[in-house]
Amino acid sequence: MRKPPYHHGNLRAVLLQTAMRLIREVGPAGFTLREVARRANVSHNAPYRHFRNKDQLLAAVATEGFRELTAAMRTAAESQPSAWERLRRSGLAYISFAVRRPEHFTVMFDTPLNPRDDPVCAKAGEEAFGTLLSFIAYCQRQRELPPGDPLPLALVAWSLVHGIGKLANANRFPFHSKTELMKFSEKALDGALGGMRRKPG
Amino acid sequence: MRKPPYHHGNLRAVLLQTAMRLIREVGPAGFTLREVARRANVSHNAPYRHFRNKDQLLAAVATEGFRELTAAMRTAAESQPSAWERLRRSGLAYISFAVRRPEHFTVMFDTPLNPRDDPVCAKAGEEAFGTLLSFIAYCQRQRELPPGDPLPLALVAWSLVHGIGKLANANRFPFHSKTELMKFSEKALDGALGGMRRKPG
DNA sequence: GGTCCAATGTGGACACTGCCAACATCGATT
DNA sequence: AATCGATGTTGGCAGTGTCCACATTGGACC
Repeated sequence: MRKPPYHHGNLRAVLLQTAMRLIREVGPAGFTLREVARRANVSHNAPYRHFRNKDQLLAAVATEGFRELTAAMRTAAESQPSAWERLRRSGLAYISFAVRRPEHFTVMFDTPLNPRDDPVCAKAGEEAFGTLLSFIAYCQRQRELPPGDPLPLALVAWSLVHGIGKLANANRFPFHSKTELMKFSEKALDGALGGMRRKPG
Repeated sequence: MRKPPYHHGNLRAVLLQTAMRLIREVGPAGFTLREVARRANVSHNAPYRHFRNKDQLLAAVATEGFRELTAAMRTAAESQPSAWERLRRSGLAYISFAVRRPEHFTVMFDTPLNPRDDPVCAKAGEEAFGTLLSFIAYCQRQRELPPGDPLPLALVAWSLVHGIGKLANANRFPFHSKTELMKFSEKALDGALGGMRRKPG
């Protein structure tokens, strides 16, 4: 029975893990730096050796979230036949992520991002949007969306799925199951984005 | 020079006003019950005679916000000739409100609503959505949108404007002025909702 | 192999918060 | 005029984020 070493070894990673679990359990409101430290069996000040402050730890959590979101969108889209189907699936994956990890999603988007504070997080966020943008551009190359600058189209698509995710999490929708929500989301994407297919941009 | 009376008179209203101003200044994160009391020249415990706790005060702030939002949408729509134009204007008013009062908007939507906790707030929120719904239904009566249940259409429109508002507030858009944002929003509404015009629902 | 040092841990302190309890004041009802 | 409930006040408690001084250590350097 040896006593635990004074130095942890990979505390930073453990803190991040613990923080993500805690956010999931208690939400951003109940989230506490000291509780993270407690669960990591470490003094209340240890986290400060790895994160400048509470916000920086949350930014790291958000960064991880953006990476997972990007991965989820890519996975959902891959092996889909048509460009259009890839776009649809990635949009649905976005919504699915939002409602499956509501607290994480909140941390990622409900802090006005100052890229100066955490460029890594900003980069991860831009990459998530970038994958959506790439699917839009792919649709254009396949003539499934009108040609031109893909950016505005991507912003519209993003706004739509983001709005659905946020409103669903805020309990603003009349749906009683995730299945219902996803069915609605499909129709929403088809209706809104589909309406812009093959028309002059 | 008379000393201030022991009993304030209309402290509840003053607290609400003060809270709204404070939210505007410091945002939901820095918002503090004690600071509200301080600014109202009242002891740190006085607010508890009028609001059960901090969340209830915030709920009251949110309620007021929903009323303002509803009014803004109605005002923007009125005296517009076509049903379609009314829908457009009310949607733009929603976005405009979101970016003009970002903190207030956050308080309104970024707390998972439990209608049990504050039915008045829930009602005010539903009414805001109800006005959007009514404009959709009006479009349908004027044959500017396909007939059928207006609810899904309204939810799509809501998601879109909500998403735009949220992403704009989170600094996620590449626009450099509110004008640019509103121009984009117009195109977004026309493209997404316009695409669903006059097609089988 | 011994010495230093920067990285990483600890405990203590401070100001601040939300909320609770006990007490003070006062206007309306009797 | 007495009273009583509504509405104020002061004081206290536990918990928080962050700063400071101090402890421990593994590895670089001679």
